[in-house]
Amino acid sequence: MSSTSSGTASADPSADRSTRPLRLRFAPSPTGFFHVGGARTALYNWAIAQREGGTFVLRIEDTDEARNQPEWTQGIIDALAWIGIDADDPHFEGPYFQSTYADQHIAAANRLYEAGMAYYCDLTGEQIQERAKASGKQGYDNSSRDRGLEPGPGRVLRFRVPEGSTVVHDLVRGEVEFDNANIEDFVLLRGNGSPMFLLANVVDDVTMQISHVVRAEEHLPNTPKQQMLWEALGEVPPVWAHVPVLVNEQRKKLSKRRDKVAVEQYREEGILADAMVNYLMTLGWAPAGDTEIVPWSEIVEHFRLEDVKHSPAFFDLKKLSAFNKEYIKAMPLDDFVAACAPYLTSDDVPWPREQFNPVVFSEMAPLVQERVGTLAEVIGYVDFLFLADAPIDEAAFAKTMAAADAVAVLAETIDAYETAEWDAEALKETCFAIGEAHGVAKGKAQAPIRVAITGRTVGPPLFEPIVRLGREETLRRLRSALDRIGAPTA
RNA sequence: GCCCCCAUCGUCUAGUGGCCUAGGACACCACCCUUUCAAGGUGGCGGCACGGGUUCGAAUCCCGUUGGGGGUGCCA
Repeated sequence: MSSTSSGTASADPSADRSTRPLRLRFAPSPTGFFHVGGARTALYNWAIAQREGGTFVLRIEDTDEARNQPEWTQGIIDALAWIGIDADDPHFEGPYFQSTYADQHIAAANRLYEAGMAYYCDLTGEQIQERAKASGKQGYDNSSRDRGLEPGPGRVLRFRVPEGSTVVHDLVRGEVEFDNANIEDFVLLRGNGSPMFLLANVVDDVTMQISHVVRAEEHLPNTPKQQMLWEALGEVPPVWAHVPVLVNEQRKKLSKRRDKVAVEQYREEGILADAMVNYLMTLGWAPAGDTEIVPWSEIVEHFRLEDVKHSPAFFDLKKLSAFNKEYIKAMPLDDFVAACAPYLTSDDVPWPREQFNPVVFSEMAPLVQERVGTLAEVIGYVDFLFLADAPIDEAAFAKTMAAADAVAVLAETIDAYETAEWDAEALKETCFAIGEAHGVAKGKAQAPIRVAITGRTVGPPLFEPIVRLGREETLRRLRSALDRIGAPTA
């Protein structure tokens, strides 16, 4: 029962566990939106469950009543579904809610108390601090251990940490040894009788017959405590695997307050689920070969916890965007058009909703698809087609029109377009010919036209959209630009 | 403070003692292509934290130093 390093129970847990069904779990607490770090942990669990024919158990750890918000639970389920962890998949089990198992947690705590492995303590936080200050040592000093306190209001139940040391066998980190002397007698039951995370988590894992606990590295210091609990409960501990945390540019753990960590937010911006999944999997692990962009099926086939890196990984928006761009370009055109639809018909689109023309967008889609990094960026590439006027970027406009011969090219193009054949190739050649007459290169020649029509200096190829806009509207915008040049800037 | 983890280009990584004058990707720079922007092509910049060992041989093994991170709650 003791957790000494020579104990048989902790010598090789995987040996025993391997004979049991593979059951993994993902146990988020519903205290906010879904965190990208959580998404990666879930994906790691999911990949293993899928390949090995195991079960992925979703357990919502909602025991912190003060912070628990029911609506976050659905958010977790939706976010999981988005990254491919589908509640209807045969490998999926749950969700279970930890709060519904409180009786079991308390019963387990009572068993520990009756067996003498836990005891009651009436020290308040202030008292603990005072004692710590006096002794010069931090934390609770186990001083209630042998006071033989009975259960009572305000009294917490503490686990009696045994002598010796605890060796955690971790799939990614190897053996990690903790001296039990450094582990204080931690709280199992609060003063109000409710169970704490450490206990609830273990009791649920035991009940749900979890064989592998794959979670973030921040839980590693909890692991010896939990392993002692497993053993105290007469159970063989699971296989542990602590994966490195995700960090920001300051190398700090990604936090909800400082960093952009909400999976939902990336989804709203038009990051594709496949891109997010693929990118997340490359943080701490890499597919074999020189390619990082690989389908989920390949990841499932090759992912191994033993290959996961030991050091934290920076969550790099630029690289995520690069992955997303690749995934967008690889989409069949129809899928791309369909994926863009929600963005183009949302409430926060810049044009009047009735002005949106899906046919026009479909025509422009191939030109846009190879340029955008996210789906939300599509709006900025086609807005000029659905707006009453070109969305003029004043700085870009002024700079472009100030260029030598820009105004002349614009004026002459207007004349030419009044009678030109209305076809992209003809329009293009007309514009370039005028430019050439002024000794202006193609890039310079199209610039004033582009800024007059689209309002910007960058965008999709110019002449195809002009054809679509029609002669009348094109001429109107071109003339309006000419007028604007004379007008004083606001 | 104490406990634990970690350490290859700016970033994500490949590398498990000789194939490494360290490979790929993102980012960045240059050139080519090009109606802008992208895309594509070519090339470039850039790294084994440091110091000791072990070994015929070390990015790879050991020890130490330094540096980072995590934990240290009647949160999860």
